[in-house]
Amino acid sequence: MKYDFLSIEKKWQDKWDAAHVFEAQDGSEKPKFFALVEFPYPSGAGMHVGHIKAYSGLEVVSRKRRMQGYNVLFPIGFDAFGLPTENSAIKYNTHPRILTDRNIEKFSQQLKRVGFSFDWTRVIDTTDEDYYRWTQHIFVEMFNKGLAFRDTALVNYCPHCKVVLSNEDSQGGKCDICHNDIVQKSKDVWYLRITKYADRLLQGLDSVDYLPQVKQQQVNWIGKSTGAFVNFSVKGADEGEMLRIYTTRPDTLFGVTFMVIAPEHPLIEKYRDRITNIDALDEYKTECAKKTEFQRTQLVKEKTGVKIEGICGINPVNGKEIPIYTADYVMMGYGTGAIMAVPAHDERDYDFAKKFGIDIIEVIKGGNIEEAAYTGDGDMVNSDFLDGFTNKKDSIKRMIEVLEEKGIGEEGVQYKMKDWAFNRQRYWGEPIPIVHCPTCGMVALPESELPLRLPAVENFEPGEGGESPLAKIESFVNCKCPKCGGDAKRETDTMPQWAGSSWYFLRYIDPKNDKAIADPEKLNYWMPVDWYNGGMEHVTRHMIYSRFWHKFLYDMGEVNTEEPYAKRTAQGLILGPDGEKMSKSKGNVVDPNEVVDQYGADVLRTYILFMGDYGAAAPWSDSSVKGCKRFIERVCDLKTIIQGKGETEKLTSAFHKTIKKVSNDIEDMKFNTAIAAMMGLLNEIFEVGQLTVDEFKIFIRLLCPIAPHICEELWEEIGGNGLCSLAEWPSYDEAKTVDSTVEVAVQVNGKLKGTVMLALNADKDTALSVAKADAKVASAIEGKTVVKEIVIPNKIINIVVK
RNA sequence: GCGGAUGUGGCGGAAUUGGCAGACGCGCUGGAUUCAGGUUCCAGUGAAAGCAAUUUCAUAUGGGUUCAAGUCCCUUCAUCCGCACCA
Repeated sequence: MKYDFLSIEKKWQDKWDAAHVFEAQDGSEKPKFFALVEFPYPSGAGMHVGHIKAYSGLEVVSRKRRMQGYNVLFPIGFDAFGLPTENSAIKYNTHPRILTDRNIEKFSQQLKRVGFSFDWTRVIDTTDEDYYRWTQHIFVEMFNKGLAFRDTALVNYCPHCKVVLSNEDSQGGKCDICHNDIVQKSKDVWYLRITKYADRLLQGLDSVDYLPQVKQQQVNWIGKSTGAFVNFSVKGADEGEMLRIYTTRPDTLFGVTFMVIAPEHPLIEKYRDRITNIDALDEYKTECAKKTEFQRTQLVKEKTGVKIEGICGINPVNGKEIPIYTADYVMMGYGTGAIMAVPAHDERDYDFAKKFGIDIIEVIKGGNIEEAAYTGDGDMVNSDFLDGFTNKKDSIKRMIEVLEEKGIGEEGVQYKMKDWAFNRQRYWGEPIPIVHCPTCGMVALPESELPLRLPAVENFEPGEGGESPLAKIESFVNCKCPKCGGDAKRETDTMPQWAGSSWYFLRYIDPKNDKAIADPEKLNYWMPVDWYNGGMEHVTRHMIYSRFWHKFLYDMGEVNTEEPYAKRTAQGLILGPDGEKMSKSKGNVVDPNEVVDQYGADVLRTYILFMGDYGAAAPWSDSSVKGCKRFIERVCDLKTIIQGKGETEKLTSAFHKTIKKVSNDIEDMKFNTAIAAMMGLLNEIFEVGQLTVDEFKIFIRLLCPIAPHICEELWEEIGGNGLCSLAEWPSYDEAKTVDSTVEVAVQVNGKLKGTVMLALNADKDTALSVAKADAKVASAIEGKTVVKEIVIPNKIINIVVK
């Protein structure tokens, strides 16, 4: 049967809308289910099939949960601040507000066409001043608690985008937005002290149900290492001058033959008068500064460096004098910017020592230090009081005890994660609500002055020096200090794109509240997010940032849970038909609108979920879409064979099995096998050639979360009560999912010889005698001695003969 | 380099967690319907051999454990994704 999907789909979308079926109820007695998907950035290009896949997973789970009686909150919104819109604004000379509204409208239309069961009464837009008023509120709280601060630092600067980027946004020395090389620049920037929460962000992972790879990436990102700080006194420097280093292997202290400090290390500046080769050091530093991050981390890590003449370190455990080098393999940004080098047991130190002809002293046995650094475990040697220690845990512990006793070092922890560079010199972002007062310093705006609105500007281009377009608006910049009332100037930088998305899920709970982020009672009811699904690309940045904000809000008493997301899963990419990542330049992008035009939303939804493992990447295939279209059409054809003759035994058991499988598979996000099971059932029904109205209704309800429009239409035609989307989810009888007789495979010496039909749970003797009666089995064992007989009930029989 | 994952027909992918490999879908082959294309329906479809029943081989690679391995252990290779001189 052909069906007019375009009018059917529109009809039901309108009916759902009119009946408010997908609106979440506050304060309901029902169990709640808060399903969250990553809200889109409304780009000018419109939606992508990837968006549809990202939302389809929890869409199906949400629809099923509603049918199971849950009060479901499945919201959507728009993360609309950001550079692409601002760049379009410059290009087309149109205000980003206008572009954003236009794009949001477009996205909303597309989402509605696919029939997603979002609660459209709770839509949020991060660029709405009623929304960013609360983003600013959180920033002010952080500022007042000392978690937002300003510092001059070497920052990652993108000359193309003219913005400072966080470490996270400049991985591999490339700008995350335009992919051009970034440069290091000294600038005054805002930071959020996320490092203060590093340990809690790590520990919190124990209490949540995230995909293992999601957890692993976050653990790696936080990058906790434990070790020790050790203070080396410096000969030739002032009395009491200490060169402080961080090491994970303090127990190798007796193997130290040199030290290395980063080229930017302050020790060099401090003692430039006493260092006899300062010119060479200056030259080296300049050379290093010229290298891009990419060059500095090139695959071939040829070590470079310069020995510092005039000062040297003293090994605190044995008093030996050791040379100090500067080299760019040591970075100022990690640890103390200085290391003790143990070439015998560290590959980098080994390479450096070989190149510069420095001694190599073995302190851990097990390798051959003539040939390579030995980084494995082994007995300690040449190490005084550590000699004879056989285990690294013990030797580290002992050394730390000694260091602490003597006051020359202590146990310490380091994180790879750095504080979050939190400002951009751009227009289309949340203004940072801070005033610079000549007398009071930096002052946060009081709550009553929030929101601090973005002023109208003529020109969105950032200034040449990289300052924000807001800096040119005098009426915005000049203001009174909220504290002393004197003349002051506003901060002109804006927040990065990640700000608005760091707390958005909270706003869905109470999107119109003008007194608080959300009403505490409602927060209490809805939080935490029960299930969050999104892309792997957001696992380290967005998720860590938002967990950090949430923990801060928890500490402030503004939210009731320490972790925002109870469960996190991720969908895989949809690749182009050529198997490559979809991109405009490759011309392999599939437009969801075109698919809906041609096949309808139900077919699009079914295909996207049927493509393969939801968590894995899979290429788009136009011909496979047709297979799903056939499936939907064949479901419509079921109507023609409905009969009142009563149930057939074969189908009854098939239905119970399918209900069980579909119910479980949806919860496990195994949508492909859920659909396959329904296809299988459909085939069986056509083989039997008849089914009852009740069976048909079960089928329609099982399919409803996946292809809701056609199911509503069929439900109506068959005289179902109310809306199919609100009908009760079918239940199954476990006893009816198992057959009374089972087909059991019979093997002889592990080779399949045939199958026999046995009663369920038939005993071993019966099973064997039936098996041996099989002609093929009998001939295979004839004249041989039976060595062993294995019977796994309902599964397999294996007869071992000789 | 480190960490994680993946590897199954022509293709996308299944496999109740050690028990009949290839469910379901696409594609393909043959047939029916059709003026024809499309659609729909029926049958077939991992490879090789055979008229056949059947036999042999087959889950990247090589080995191992087991009555039994896609699944567990070890080796090698390939692809993808993170991180990357993190001391």
